[in-house]
Amino acid sequence: MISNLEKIREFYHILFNHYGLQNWWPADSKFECILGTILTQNTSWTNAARAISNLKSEMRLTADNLDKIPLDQLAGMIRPAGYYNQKAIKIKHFVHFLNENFSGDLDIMFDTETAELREKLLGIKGIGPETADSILLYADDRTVFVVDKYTYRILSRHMVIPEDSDYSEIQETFMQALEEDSTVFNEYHALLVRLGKEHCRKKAICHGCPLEYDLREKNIEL
DNA sequence: GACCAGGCACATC
DNA sequence: GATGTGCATGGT
Repeated sequence: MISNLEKIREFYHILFNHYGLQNWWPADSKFECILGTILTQNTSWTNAARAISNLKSEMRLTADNLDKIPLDQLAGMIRPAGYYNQKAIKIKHFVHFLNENFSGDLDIMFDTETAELREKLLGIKGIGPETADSILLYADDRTVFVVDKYTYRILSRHMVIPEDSDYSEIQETFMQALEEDSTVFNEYHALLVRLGKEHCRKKAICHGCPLEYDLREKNIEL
């Protein structure tokens, strides 16, 4: 019987060996990455990517351009991402935040210490814990572990975390288990999403899940 | 046609 | 503080 923290380390190696590098986040710039974190909220990446593609075909992705574009026009362009009216407002909120606090300059924003910046991001309407942490990790390589629905579902189904764990509890568990390495945090979250899509959907039983298979092979008790 | 996707804010009890 | 609901397109 191995400890939960050891299981978390073991899972990473199994997933990495099984799926290989995921190379997140697919974006040409930090700004694009941040827009992606908002657009993919509760939405498949392919739909979020369509919205980004629409934006990029109409304008250069800058805080200034997104500040100036009318709200309804912005909403129209990001339509494929779903929740487009809400997401257009969220993007406006982020852009105003960036302009007001950091002169519209991401380099200045990312000059802020991690915990302080996280709090500031969480103060923006439309940016919750997962989006804030995704921005910190995927746009600026901060060692912040991103937790999402798949993380919860996979780890609770494998009985690594209690059913009633909340976001910060899960995050702390991962950060205790792992070395502070943003490359690992980046890959691990991406690997969990990959596994989740293929083997840990909401209702589907995890048939053929590489975690279970490999752990049984290794005689590690789940 | 039902179910789901790389969440979040807000109302109500 | 827990629980429920609206937001919305597009793939399976």
